[in-house]
Amino acid sequence: MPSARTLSTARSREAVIDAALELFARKGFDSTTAEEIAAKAGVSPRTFFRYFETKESVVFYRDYGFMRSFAAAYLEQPVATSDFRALRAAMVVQAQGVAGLRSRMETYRAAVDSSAVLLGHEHRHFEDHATTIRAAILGRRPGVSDDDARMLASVALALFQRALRKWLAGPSAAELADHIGDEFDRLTRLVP
Amino acid sequence: MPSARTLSTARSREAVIDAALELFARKGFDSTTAEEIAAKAGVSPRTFFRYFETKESVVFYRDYGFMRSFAAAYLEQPVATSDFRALRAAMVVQAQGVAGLRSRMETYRAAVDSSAVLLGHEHRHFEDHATTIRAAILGRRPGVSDDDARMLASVALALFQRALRKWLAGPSAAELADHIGDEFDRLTRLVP
DNA sequence: TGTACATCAGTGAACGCGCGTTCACTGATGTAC
DNA sequence: TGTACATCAGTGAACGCGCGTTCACTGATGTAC
Repeated sequence: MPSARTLSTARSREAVIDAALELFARKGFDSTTAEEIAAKAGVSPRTFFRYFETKESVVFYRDYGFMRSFAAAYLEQPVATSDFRALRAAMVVQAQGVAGLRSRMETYRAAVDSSAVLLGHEHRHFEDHATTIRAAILGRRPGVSDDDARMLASVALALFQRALRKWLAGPSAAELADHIGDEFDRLTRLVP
Repeated sequence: MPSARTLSTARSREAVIDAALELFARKGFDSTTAEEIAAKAGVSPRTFFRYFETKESVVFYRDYGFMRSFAAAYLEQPVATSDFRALRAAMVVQAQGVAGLRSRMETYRAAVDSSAVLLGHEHRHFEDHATTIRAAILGRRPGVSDDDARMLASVALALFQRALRKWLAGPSAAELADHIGDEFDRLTRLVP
């Protein structure tokens, strides 16, 4: 049972994150100061750095537990399915969880794209995600070589990322799941 | 015929680039100040910012004309070859040009990897490169859809990048061209 | 070849700016009894 | 339920630091004649 103190802190922190992402998306990360964010969120400038170590870290504070649920979905795929097809299926399943966050994703995407330093951080997070996916691949079929698992993980993440961008750029009626399936299928068609 | 003035400037600029990359690779981008770079290169701190607009830009000043020569090599591939195989072949050809720069590439790689902001800039440059490769793909076979060309370009670049990293991490006797071929072949094997 | 002037690379010093830290304090929430 | 004390979130003020800019100058290289 979280105390009133804890709840208030959490609400305040959320307000800071929302303010920061909105400003980053609209004005760009580099043109937004910590002071502006604090003002918009209704806290003192000093408080911003109590909540977050750096200006960057506020962007990546929310997690959504995406990777954890991805691993679970992946391990449910029938063993007879190839790694690539299993990745495709699990990614399509993940689309359900993301579909409701479109507006939030748009803001996040615009914020990150506005700054090289944020792109770099996201890139590093991808490395972590790739490592998680690699572990899931090896968990489902221990026979896969480490190199192969790493490549599959990177490719699957890249395809998901491409699909996400297309979804955000396109009409809101379109389904993320369709974009994901399309990306995987397109690669299959193009590779040989 | 470049004047003595121009030559001296160019030599001085090269000294700054070498000093900067070495320091970034060894101490990390964020822990290296413009003042240190200037001191190591034997120029005044003020001069650093005469040569380069920002501390970041010094890392990406050298170009090597990689993309231009890639497009040329790509367009020489027989039309009967699939896009993917043509990309593979052209990337392998490019390996020749890069192989002699191993030591320089190691320093560059370590420098960029040391900092989120540099990773982000590199990421943006990749977008530009992907656009160039996409144009080459469409130039060789106008029938390819734009989406397909973009995906192929991204995938080829990613595979090249993976191969480059493996080459730099492995024994110096190994050939970059072999790594590149291996990456493309591995993807072919893993996709279906 | 030599002189007079123009140009321009390089520099020093001082400054603005925003991130992130340090120190000292206040006032609200939580706990002990 | 009420009082006394402890804890801790939030804040203000001042500061250090490094990037990048502005202004004013020097001295070397280049050009005109």
